[in-house]
Amino acid sequence: MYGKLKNLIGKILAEKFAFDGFFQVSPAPKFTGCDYATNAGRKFDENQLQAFREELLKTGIFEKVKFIPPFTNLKLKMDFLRNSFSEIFEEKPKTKRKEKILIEFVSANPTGLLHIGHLRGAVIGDTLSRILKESGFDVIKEYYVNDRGRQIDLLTQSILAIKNKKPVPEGGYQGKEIEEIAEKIKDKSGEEIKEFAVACLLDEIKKDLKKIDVEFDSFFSEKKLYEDKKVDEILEILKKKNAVFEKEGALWLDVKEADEKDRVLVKSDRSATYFLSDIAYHYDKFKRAQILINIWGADHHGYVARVKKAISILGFNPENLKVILYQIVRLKRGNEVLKMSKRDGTYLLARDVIDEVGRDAVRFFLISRKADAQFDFDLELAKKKTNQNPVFYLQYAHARICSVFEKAKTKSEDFEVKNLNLLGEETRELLKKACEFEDVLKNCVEDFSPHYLTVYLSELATLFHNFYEKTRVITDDIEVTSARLSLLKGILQILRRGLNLLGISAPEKM
RNA sequence: GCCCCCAUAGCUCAACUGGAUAGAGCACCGGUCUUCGGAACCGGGUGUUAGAGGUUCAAAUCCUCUUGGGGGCGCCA
Repeated sequence: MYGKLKNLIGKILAEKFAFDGFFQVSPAPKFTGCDYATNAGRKFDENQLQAFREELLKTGIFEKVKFIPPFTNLKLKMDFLRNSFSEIFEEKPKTKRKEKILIEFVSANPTGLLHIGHLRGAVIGDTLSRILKESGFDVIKEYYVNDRGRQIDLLTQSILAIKNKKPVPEGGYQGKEIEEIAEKIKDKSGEEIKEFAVACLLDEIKKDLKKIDVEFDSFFSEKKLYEDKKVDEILEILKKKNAVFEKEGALWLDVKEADEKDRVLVKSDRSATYFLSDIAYHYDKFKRAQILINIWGADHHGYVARVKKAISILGFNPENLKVILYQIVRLKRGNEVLKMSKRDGTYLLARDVIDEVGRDAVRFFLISRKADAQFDFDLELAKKKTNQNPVFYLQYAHARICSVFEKAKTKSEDFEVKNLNLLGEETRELLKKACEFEDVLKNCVEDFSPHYLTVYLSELATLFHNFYEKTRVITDDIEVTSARLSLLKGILQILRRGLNLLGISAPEKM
């Protein structure tokens, strides 16, 4: 709807007023008695305003055009609203976008099990992927596996120590999952243990992600990056760009102007840093896609500037790498903040949380806040099967509509949309909201912010419940009944699509 | 010490990206059931948008400083 109005107003401005600057279309506040507002005419004089008003009325879609400086408020004709609504039912061919997007998320080290923070990254990445796909992009979901290096060596040492009943090395790994691996390694050699352990842990990680319906198209191995000589290659390329210099026996990348200081690529012991292999990884990603999205925990923010700089040295536009940083999640039970200590055994794993509150609640709550805000996840609230819980509120709207169709002895899928012209003023707000679905998806894509969708669906559900309480759907009047069922069919369709994009179930009965 | 993110109603969060009188849910009080699902709906009030300046016709939003919370700054990953 916003897109539509913006196009229409933009056209009038360009054709009749030779104006092509920036303007907005926003919802009109209640007191105006209008639907939408635009600030497009804020610099017009009295004559221009009159002309603008006439041009707007000439389109035939506005019932009222009301000027309150600096806004022009617009009230839509019901006819236009009903027509816009009916487009929901049209099978539109998806507009194919030419850019391929590679979205990398979770990428937790295979040295242990996932925790709640990883889940936030997982849900943001997965939901965003779904929305991007729905919007016509070709999307690759990728998990970068750090299956080599110091942490993995430490993992191997920890496993051997546990097996030999010796103390785990400083900063090493322990826990039930590590003990289980130690029991299974028998007389495997060092390299075999590494591979085995990584495979086992990655398998556990995949199982957890599967529980909340997060699956990847590819798992990219850091080790393979080395084996395929991609790391050596990238060093040569960077050298050719004259961006590498030697100091104190190490090789450095000249990123000082973007980052705080220059960064080491190859240490004085000739081994590569994580930074170097990461550049190689991003180089590889850019060969496979035009737009990269990385979803990282906020503790990686210091890393963004240097990676972007490295990318631009390689000749790619750093703007085509979008890094979404998400802040930490605190777990609460009611008012009590859970202290997460591995030592006290109070540490809640991702799987514990999923098992306790369920997939739908985990996904909904973790996606319903913008990524860069810290977030308190209340396990008590997430578990509640009452109206306090927004997940159930949404699903209830869906189930309620299903039950109306059941009562009407028809199926929503088979129901033929008709008599929309019989929908009256009482459906205005609901129709409007329904017509804004595409705008919301567009906002999600433009901002890489999937959380708008949860806000929107909750609002849509509220308006539906509101309408439902006031207006009987199934009446003695067959014509009116079919009009209202048509309305419900549209709402149902949006709820389903929306819930599906969020990866939340849309139950027909609850 | 330097850098990044955050601060909105008692609580959890929105605010269409610089717009009008800052909105929802929860909590609290009261109401709505012979009718399609009461897991719902309706009504009631709450704000110095952490604070102080600045830019703008217009600031929760942009700039500067202060306070508080989180995080990052090694030839770590």
